[in-house]
Amino acid sequence: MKIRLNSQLFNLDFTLCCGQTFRWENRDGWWYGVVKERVFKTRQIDDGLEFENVDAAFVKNYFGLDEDLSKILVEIGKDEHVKVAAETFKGLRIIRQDPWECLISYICATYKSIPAIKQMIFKLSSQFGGKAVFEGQDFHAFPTPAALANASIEKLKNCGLGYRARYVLETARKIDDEAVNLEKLKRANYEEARCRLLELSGVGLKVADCILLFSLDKKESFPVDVWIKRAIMRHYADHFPKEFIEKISAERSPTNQEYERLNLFGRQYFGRYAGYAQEYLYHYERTRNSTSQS
DNA sequence: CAAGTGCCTTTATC
DNA sequence: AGATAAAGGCACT
Repeated sequence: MKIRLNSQLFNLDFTLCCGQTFRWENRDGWWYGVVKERVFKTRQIDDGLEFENVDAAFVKNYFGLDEDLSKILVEIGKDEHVKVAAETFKGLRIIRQDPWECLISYICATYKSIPAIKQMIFKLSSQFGGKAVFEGQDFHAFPTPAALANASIEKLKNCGLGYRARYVLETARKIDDEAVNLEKLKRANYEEARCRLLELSGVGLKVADCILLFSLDKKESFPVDVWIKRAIMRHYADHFPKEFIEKISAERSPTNQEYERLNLFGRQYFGRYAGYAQEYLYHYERTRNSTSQS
């Protein structure tokens, strides 16, 4: 199957390589992914987006193709710097990930590099996820809440989680017990959903903001990681007192109070699509000097 | 090539 | 309350 779209307004490679999602694999020019229980493949050639084993409605929803990107770019285009970043990665969109997979992925992602995160998630899936065969090849679904809730700390640690194993186990149990319903959080507002996520083990402000942005449809969310902190110090320092910038540049990661200040700046300055600005700035800052890292 | 540094931070403990 | 330390291990330099 194939849908036509404006390649200026969607770029599959940027979307899958920018670090928002960890489980897509490129083989022979096709991207293979597993979403919930389903394996599908997709590729983009100019204005055509091809896909197999999934329907067009799903693809449009998953890649956020229903959102008016040109309108978003106008809204977040507050200055030359973000405009250049958005222009550089034209067509990068924020995916609507499965909230459960997103939650566990970002708990695992704390204080890890992207290749390491991919490895953890891959190992978790092959150990605890259901097998799915597609085109004669083995894929694995992301483990269900029950599968991780019943896993042992040791086996989780074997997947490279380290001290995160306990957080994953505790959070998986809460989700499995339905103490928190992730789907319901899609309908809650940003503040409310954020509070609920923060009750989960291993979820701090940054992780919560990532889950809100990438899986709960809160495009106003503005996760602040080391790269965004650097981008703000480099390009938006004049929006803060000098002492504040000096203070955060000395530290390795911001305190909750400092985080909230940076986060609030992002949301107020860029507006309701601050999350899009965040992704462009993040990816631009990360690729600024380096040639490697997928 | 080896060793050091950094990583899409959170939690526990002072 | 607010700062500080501890917590894998992989990948890049």
